Amino acid sequence: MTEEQTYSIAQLAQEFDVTSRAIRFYEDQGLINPTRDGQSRIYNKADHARLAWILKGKSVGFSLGEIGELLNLYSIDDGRQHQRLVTLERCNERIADMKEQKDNLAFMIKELEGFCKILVSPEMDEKIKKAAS
Amino acid sequence: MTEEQTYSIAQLAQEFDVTSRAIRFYEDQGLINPTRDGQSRIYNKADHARLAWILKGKSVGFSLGEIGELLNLYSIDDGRQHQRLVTLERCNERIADMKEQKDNLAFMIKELEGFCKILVSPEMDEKIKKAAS
DNA sequence: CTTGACGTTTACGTAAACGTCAACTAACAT
DNA sequence: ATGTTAGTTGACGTTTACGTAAACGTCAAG
Repeated sequence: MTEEQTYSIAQLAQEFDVTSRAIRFYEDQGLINPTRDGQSRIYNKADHARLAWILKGKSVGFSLGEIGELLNLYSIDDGRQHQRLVTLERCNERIADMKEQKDNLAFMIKELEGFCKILVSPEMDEKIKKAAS
Repeated sequence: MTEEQTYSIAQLAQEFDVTSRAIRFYEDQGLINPTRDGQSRIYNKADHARLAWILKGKSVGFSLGEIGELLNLYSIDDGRQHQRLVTLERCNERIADMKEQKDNLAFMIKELEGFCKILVSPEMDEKIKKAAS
């Protein structure tokens, strides 16, 4: 009944549009740890979600090392208060970075959208160049 | 009167928190082209703005090559219609990418903020684990 | 039974984006 | 004149994130 869905490396590769090589590389880096059927890797739903997470992390500029750290952060259960505070601080730094990056993205999107407008109506462009009427 | 402000490489490096080496590298790649006073590079306001643009581009994931292309796109004045459409298409692709990236950023920010909350109030965490009361 | 599709490991290669010398010049300060 | 402080140009080194090729196992289809 509880036959959880599993995936081959090629399935994941196709779904997420990365190479098998990349997925194995993430494993080398300790980011993911599928079970094995003999020699072949078998990924379950959790692995699937984990890979999705990794790729999102990458897309927003985290290095694989940082992603590894973040994934580890989720599993601090030692309860040490100091460690907790250090982690909190680093998280907040990351969040600040990402918010700044979001602003930069917004800026860039505006830039390109503005440029597109010029591309679409070049006549306007020339007029604007002479007088902003 | 029209004494435009200029900058040395070190000034720019400090202001933007990059190394002089990096700035020279951008020049090698054709992204920026300061004038010279003898051997030394002199950057004007336009160069300053250009560098800012480059760094924002980088921060949102463009490669230096892509940034070069984008900067070039701004100076297509040949008026060829086909070229214009190609450019438009590529711009729109980029914009779509960036919007997706913005979503990913929002997701990640939420993730980390959620995690921070757990870090701040660990008691809550345990309670939640048992029953979401 | 061999061909093909898919998987594996090991090992070396590579592109991007700089870092890091080394060796030099030119301008100043002492 | 001499040391310190910027700046310069190569040239080579480094890290990250995979690509790529070699050499092989496994299983289903023809």
